[in-house]
Amino acid sequence: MTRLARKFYLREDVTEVSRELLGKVLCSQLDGKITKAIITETEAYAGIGDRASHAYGGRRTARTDPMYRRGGTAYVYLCYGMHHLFNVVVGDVDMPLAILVRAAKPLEGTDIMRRRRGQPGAARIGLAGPGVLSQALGITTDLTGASLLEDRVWIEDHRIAVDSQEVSVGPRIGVDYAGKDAHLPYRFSIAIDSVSIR
DNA sequence: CGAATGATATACT
DNA sequence: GTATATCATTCGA
Repeated sequence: MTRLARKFYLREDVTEVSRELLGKVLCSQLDGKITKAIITETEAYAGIGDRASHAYGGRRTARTDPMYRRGGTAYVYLCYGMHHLFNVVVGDVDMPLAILVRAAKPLEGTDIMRRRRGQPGAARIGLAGPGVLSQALGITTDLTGASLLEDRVWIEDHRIAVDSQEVSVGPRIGVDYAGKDAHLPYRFSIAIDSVSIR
């Protein structure tokens, strides 16, 4: 298992990278606690031409600034006043491409995740939904702008096989405001049970 | 189905 | 500086 290198993130084909993130392992080390989860669902946000993107039309503010940095940066923001959504920034400097991680399967530190979620008893199999995922991994807006090549949050390749046949493609969730771009096939997922360690 | 909940962007004075 | 609408969601009824 190896940590994804800068090269992985510098590509500008954001849908291709979104597909490749499936089966990769999102890791965090916060408060001295390590948690890891296998990514099972992603959504691509294709930069200044994408009405659904926060960077649409080249908009750049204090919040969206991390998206304009080099690929391999984290972009985390608060949504609906209570959910921290985690994104992976892709492409080179001034290419505001990002990938929202929507769901994952706990791999390591599942007890810590349960405790963070405040559900001591109920062991949920999956982390379905970007807010829940961030909460389980302890990701907050403190991490926006953090490098994925450092030791707070990063992504590893555990050589989990994902056949292109088992990837489902569909429209993104919760972006009805984006008009025609709301229907773009930018959401990628794999069945949570299909992931297996090779 | 609908409330919760607060940072952020935008449009004002 | 102040006001207000909005949101890449979640959970429980």
